[in-house]
Amino acid sequence: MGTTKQYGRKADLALSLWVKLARASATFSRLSAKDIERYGLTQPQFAVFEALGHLGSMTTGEIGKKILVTGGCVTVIVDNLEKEGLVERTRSNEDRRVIQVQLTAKGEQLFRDVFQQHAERITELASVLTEEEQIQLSGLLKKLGLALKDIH
Amino acid sequence: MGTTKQYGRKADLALSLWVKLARASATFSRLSAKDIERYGLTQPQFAVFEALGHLGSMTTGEIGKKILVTGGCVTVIVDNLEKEGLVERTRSNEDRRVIQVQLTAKGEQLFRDVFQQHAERITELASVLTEEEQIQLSGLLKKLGLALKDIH
DNA sequence: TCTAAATAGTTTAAACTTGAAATATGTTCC
DNA sequence: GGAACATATTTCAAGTTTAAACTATTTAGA
Repeated sequence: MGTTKQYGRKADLALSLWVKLARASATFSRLSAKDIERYGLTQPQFAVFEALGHLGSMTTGEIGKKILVTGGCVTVIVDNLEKEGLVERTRSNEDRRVIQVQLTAKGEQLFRDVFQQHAERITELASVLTEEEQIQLSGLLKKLGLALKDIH
Repeated sequence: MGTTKQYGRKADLALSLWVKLARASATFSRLSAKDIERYGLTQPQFAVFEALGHLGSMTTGEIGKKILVTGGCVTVIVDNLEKEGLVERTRSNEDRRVIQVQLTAKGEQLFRDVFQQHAERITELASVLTEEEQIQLSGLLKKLGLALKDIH
């Protein structure tokens, strides 16, 4: 926050980075959510929907790890997508504790209809940076995300 | 999102950027929240607390713009901080619709005791990147955040 | 085998966030 | 001055998230 040296050079740099990360992410998120709304889905619903569309059937636990939310939350999101008829649960035969979640035919159809449009909007938003900048930013964010993942 | 070209080079780049931004931010946020918990505050409470500590008295509306939440949410957060005795509301004399929020003496005290520690933790987390990388990343995030801010 | 521990998923209560409606105050313009 | 509109904040209902408790199933060790 601010440009004055309050906590030492390193700390000021880190704090400023954290603020900018939170802001950029919140702003991007808000715009993405507004786009997703057009398809009648909330952002977390879309995240699950997209993961299933791209990666196919997943267990509840895998979904949680993929979109970084807790198990209880996955249950609610999948409940809501199930109510819309977009996904279905199947209990695994090998391990009857496990539930596989997958898109229904209707879900697959919507995914094909909708994701291309969403991708275009995201591309448009990202284009406020040059491709070179996007590549650089992607690389740095990947490094940051991976390094932090295992810290507790 | 995988590495295959599904939606064209530009779109794949943008989608991948978005995923990495969301992940890095969520992970950083989770770790920051865990640190903040030690001080008995939630993350949004801490965001308001910090803004007031660094910038002094602000109106409810200014706080919302600063930490990117809606007015209704600011009301609740300030309510909770007020219950803890950390902030107080004062109605403005120039414009009686306006409410100024500021740290109490107790709030100031806690801020001094606590923020240095939090800054150290954030610095530690950020140190998974070199200073050079932090500066680069900060610059790119700033550009992205500013450019997106005014898009609707 | 049988008990204990581990794992997968769901349920629940509490906290947070939003958007819309409501209240109070201020500003503009006739 | 007064009507219409704008602004600052709060209230409210609905949806999302989390952590902890709970159920069901599987695995490991005595």
